Amino acid sequence: MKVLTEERQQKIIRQLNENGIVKLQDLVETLNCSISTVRRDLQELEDHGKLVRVHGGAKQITTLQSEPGVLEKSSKNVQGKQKIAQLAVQQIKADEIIYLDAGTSTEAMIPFMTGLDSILVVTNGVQLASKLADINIKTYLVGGELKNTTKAIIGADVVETINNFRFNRAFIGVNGVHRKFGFTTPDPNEAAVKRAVLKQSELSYFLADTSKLNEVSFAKIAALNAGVLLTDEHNHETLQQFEQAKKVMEAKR
Amino acid sequence: MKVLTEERQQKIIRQLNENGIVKLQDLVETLNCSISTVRRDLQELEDHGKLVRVHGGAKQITTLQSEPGVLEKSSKNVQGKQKIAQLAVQQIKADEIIYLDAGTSTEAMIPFMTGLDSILVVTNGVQLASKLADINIKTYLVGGELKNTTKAIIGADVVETINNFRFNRAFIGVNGVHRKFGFTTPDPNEAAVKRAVLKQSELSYFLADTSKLNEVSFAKIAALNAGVLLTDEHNHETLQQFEQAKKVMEAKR
DNA sequence: CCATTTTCGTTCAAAATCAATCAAAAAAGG
DNA sequence: CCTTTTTTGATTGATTTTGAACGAAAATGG
Repeated sequence: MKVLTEERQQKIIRQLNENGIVKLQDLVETLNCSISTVRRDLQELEDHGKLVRVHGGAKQITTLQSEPGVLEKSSKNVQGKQKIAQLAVQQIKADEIIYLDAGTSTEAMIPFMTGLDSILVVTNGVQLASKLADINIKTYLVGGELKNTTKAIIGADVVETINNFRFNRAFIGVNGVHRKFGFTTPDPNEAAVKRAVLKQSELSYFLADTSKLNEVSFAKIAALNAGVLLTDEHNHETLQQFEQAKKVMEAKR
Repeated sequence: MKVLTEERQQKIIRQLNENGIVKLQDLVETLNCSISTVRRDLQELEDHGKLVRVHGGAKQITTLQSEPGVLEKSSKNVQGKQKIAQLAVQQIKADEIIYLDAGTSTEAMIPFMTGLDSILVVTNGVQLASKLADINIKTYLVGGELKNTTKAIIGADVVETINNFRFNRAFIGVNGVHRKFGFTTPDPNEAAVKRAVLKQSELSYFLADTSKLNEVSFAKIAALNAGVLLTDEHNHETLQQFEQAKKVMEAKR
């Protein structure tokens, strides 16, 4: 036997990752073996969930980790979240130290961050830290007690840790944005963490999709002028209202 | 000719690290020995968890998380890991403060920990923290830089944090257990963390399946008498050797 | 719609590889 | 030097892998 089963199958997977799809006949030539053997390899790889067989070849399995597919459909403003995330990542420059708040809005930023070199990201989100490490970004996870519902680390320890840091930019998710009540979130402890971050960051961004606009949650994080609001560009009137409110506040100051 | 055996096996490992896969026939030519000898070497290396044998040769052991389903089949000492994990969890009493080292051995403990009420678990493993939170165990994740290969948090910050804590029991995974060299692990930074934990814990357990026995990795954590060795109960002679070694050490002291 | 072509799944025999065993060679230890 | 243990290479039958053949199923093209 000239080539090992394992070796052939690795080649198939490699070819699949490049093109997304492979033809059976091409594989026969590339791998230098009979069509039966290729068939068997594809079968086996499919059984192991490594690919999906189609007529005449096979295609990549598009699972994108876990099942956000189901989640994406149920939550309606995913597109908005994606746009906001992309917008947010565009703000980041090389060599900067970034804080990423735990939450789905900030988590959406990570796929756009691949290749952003020589930045350091500090976060209190366990999921986020894991994903960041996956795309080879230098990641610092703050320590403390783990909140099991949101997989975020919160508490006094976190505030203390953050007070020892200094960030170039901070990206913070919020549940409510209101002209009068400012930025709000349900959990007071989380609000405290977010406030600590604000204090230590040169520039802060608040991520909120349109569903959060004009909403008020329980715990106040900060007033509107504490940072830049990132949102999808609908509701121009509302945004202008916010801008006006900010100007008024700054005039008062 | 014991030296030659080792030499051959080192060559096999080296060739494996270059190509990711080796063919039996190629090895016969490279190593200038019979096919039977190569077979025996591969068998031995597989028993020690250095590679995975496939038809016609052998492939590198791929740690990349993939599905544990595939891994479970190829790696045979999963049962051992499970037994060790169960044994370890049985040690834990109510109201205790536990440290769980990052790693697969300790991660295996988590499923057995459901229902263990009013304990606090401190860990430097991101995956572990996430799973612990899932089963509603109070979890504290130490902060610091994330190592992207093992998803463990390591470095000076971790040592400093741990020095402020006190544990009732600590469970530590090791890569090598040796009569003379004690407990060892590949990464010196991880070794430093493990040492710090040892210092702060009333009682420490080292988790090692049989494949780790009589092995020596790079960085030393501690001598054999630093804690209790948990392993599956095969290799009685080896275990007795370890016990004897410990007694000798304590006599000397 | 049907006819043609391509691809698929199954079966089978040949070839390659494997695990187990055994005796010779080499090494170790007195 | 001789005995014991370890390592090695060869042999055997069992297992796995491979390529080819053939009817069934699916795509293609009028």
